[in-house]
Amino acid sequence: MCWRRLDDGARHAEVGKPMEVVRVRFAPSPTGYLHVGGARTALYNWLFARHHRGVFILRIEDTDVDRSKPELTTAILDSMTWLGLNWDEGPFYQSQRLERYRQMAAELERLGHAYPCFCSPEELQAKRAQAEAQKRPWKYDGACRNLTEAERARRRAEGRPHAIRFRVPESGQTSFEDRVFGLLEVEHRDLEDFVLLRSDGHPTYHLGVVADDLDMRVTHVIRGADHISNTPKQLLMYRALGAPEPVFAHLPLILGPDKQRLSKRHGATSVGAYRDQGTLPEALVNFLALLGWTPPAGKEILPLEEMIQAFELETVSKSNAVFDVEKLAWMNSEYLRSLPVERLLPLVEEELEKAGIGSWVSGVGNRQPAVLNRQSTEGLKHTVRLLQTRARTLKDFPGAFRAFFTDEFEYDPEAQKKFWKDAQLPELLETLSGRLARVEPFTLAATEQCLRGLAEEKNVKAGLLINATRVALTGQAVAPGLFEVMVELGRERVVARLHRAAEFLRARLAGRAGATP
RNA sequence: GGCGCUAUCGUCUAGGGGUUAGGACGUCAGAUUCUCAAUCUGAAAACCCGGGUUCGAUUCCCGGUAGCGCUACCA
Repeated sequence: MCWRRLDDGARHAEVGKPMEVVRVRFAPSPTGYLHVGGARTALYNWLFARHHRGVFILRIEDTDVDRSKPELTTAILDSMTWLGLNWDEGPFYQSQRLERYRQMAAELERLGHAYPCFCSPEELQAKRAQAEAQKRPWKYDGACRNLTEAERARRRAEGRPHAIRFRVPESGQTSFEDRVFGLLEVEHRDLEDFVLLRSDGHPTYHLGVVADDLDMRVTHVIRGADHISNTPKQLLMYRALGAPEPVFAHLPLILGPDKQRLSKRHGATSVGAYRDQGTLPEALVNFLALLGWTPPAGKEILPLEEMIQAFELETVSKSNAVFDVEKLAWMNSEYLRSLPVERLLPLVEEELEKAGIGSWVSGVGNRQPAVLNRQSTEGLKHTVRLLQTRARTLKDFPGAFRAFFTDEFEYDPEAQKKFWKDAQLPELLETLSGRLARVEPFTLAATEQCLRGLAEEKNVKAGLLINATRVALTGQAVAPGLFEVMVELGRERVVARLHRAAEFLRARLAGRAGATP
């Protein structure tokens, strides 16, 4: 088997330097949803692969039978796809390669680098607990390390279950050059004889990764810094097998605001949760990319192409980074604002549908939105364009902007408090409603003239009327320019809503008067 | 506890033996105005501590401290 493909001369593009196809992998375990930390690891792998025109492999590490769930694999794949992190090979499942791991364990045993261990988990746990109680450092004591062949045979004959452990040399050290962290080194005496194969025949992580990375001809292992201390163990395995070693690059961890490892306690941690909150995938990708890496030019909003072009492992930061939700929110609004309407529209439609606002009337062949007015797609596009600059997330459309899509909306209490204080309002709004009914044509200039005229006549500030009208039309204190809103909604709706607001206000006054003796 | 890694504004970071230590998010103030967002202007805000090397360290070295990681028949 050839580990690295160095086929023909065509690959020797650079003089004296054989060009090797870069092969990287992302290897999540289906014991949870895709965490943003995992997503960033996946992203960096993906960027590295694309930068080098290499291969990005997806592998599911489901060797922990108790904790792995197939649904989670699906969820992870969905999140990857949503983020746009397409893979070239896989997904491969470790659970389908068990035979291969047993083979490799046997091979290591044959070479004298591994041995069967008959200690039961209970025994080990007891020993560990005891050591801990006496505050002695614990490390596997090697009880089975030097059993004679006869002793092993006897235990096997007794039918005692056994695991396979790797035989770590008792002296010396293992070092490697990490592409992010530089030279890293550990003393063998600080390592224990770790388990390769569990007594149930399932591989542990160490066996699984090494076997797979070898078989899949992975050239660069890019993963979280929590694996730094595992690397020497794996290196020991490569060396024991006489196999070529991949390059290692470890990524700093992502922390919560309290500098603790990011977890559910901090709120949303999964990619899916951000999608559900109305985050755009390109915003999340951009944000994640900048968490631990800065492009040479220092640009913050970075198109994917530029990211691929500029990405280098060597410029990845070594220190952990706090996940700043505020900055992500800012970035999301940046992306939302600059997204072409053609792309934004379907996303908005989806949100409206989810919120039960746009029930879709399926026509012949194409779907027609049944929102406000039975707006045409063009109309909807116009509305979306109007609201786009003010949106923070996709959820704003069915949320704060609801009144643009349906007549069923409520008056925000805060908005009422702020702009519906003046006692003359019911009358003013009613009058305005009546006048707007006759304004011709119903344009930006004409509606503005009408409103300002009324304000002057009644000797009130235009702002008072404008703000009150905004609440009447949208239920919100925040919306686009009022006259744009009017034109957008159309005369009929504006007139009706003003009338409705006037009545609402009158009722509110009456209610109050009744409540106060 | 043992081993390892890391350390620049609140946060993400740039920088690097001599700098007014730069940018971004956030915060505050102002401009604009019909609200908000956007935009523009401005402000406050950082080199963990102690030694050493050096004419000079935030930068290099050592120690401390803190944080994080690993310390499983989890990954």
